[in-house]
Amino acid sequence: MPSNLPLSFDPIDEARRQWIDHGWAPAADGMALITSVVRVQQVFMAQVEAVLRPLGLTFSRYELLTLLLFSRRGMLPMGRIGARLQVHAASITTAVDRLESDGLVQRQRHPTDGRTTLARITPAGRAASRRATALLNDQVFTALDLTAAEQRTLFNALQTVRSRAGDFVSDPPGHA
Amino acid sequence: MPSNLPLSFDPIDEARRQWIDHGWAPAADGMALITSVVRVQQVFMAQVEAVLRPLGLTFSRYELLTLLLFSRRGMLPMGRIGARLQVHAASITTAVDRLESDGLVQRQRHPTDGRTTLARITPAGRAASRRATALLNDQVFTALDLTAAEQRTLFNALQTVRSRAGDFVSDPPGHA
DNA sequence: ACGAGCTACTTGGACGTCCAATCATTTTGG
DNA sequence: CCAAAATGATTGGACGTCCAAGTAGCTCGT
Repeated sequence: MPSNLPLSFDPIDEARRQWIDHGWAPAADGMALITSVVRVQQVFMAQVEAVLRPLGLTFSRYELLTLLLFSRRGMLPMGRIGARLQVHAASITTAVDRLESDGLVQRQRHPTDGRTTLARITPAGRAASRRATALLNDQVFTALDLTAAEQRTLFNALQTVRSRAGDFVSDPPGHA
Repeated sequence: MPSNLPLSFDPIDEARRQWIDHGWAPAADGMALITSVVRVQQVFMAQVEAVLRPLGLTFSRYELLTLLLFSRRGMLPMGRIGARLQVHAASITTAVDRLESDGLVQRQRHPTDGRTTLARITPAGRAASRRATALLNDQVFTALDLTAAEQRTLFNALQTVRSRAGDFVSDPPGHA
């Protein structure tokens, strides 16, 4: 949170107004929506990283660690990690670099495919993931200042966007 | 877009399931919501930046440029830019650095307050902003693959989040 | 009117993201 | 069976974000 004082008006509503005034009304809602998503992501990330910082983790590293924790053998090929976390392969490489230097993960060659590298979570990594999850659950995920209904509405709408963006195929079991 | 193939399942629904299986059901929805926002932001940003890249702009620089374009005198103090765009002052400094070296913006001392620096948009900057807006309106903002109702639902839900996060005070005129 | 404190901006450092290029290995196809 | 194409990971470069620290310049209170 860039520690700015709150404005006395919604800056995104203001931008929307500008769009309409300039004759771009058809695009105003789309502009406002995208800008909103960008901003809300910043807000949420700031909350999450504030909790993780004392643990020496970032959200991406936390996500990677937890994905490994939940995997059957505690290890996954780098490529599959990227697919699940939906980030570029290069990001996985550097994230694993850091996690490895912190002793939370270990690289391991794939037994049969020489191209593939496996990332394996260490006992320290498991402990770190559990500790972080406990804090996040307690201080962020269950403390969102949104009603259950609001959360569902938002989640479902976002799922529609993700689905249409091609993140995954069909299978929209919704929420409950 | 990290060019990953689509998964055959929703990775966020999968994570939600894991949360519930591990006894963290109360936090599952919050976790899924935050993860969704992060992902949708990536999706939108990828679309936006794909359009802006050929113009030599990024979304942040575009936002800054357009904010100046819409300002009364075509110039604003760096600090006010940060407040409106809701990003850290340091980010404004580097953004203006780059815009300035591209000739789209010019720094200018404040006439009465020696601490303040003004960023002023140049004619080239105005042209760049207009060109970028035309492309974004056409290729992204009006092409979102969401119904008007879906956009409104999403926007309003996000506005609630922003408001409660203290981005701005009261004044929730909603949408229409 | 002068020093303390606040405000505005800049710098340097740590990370994260993506892209483009590169290297090694595995597959494939003629 | 070997060359060509595909795949997996890494590296280097460009940017963006934030934080923390540092430097001016303004304001205020005693």
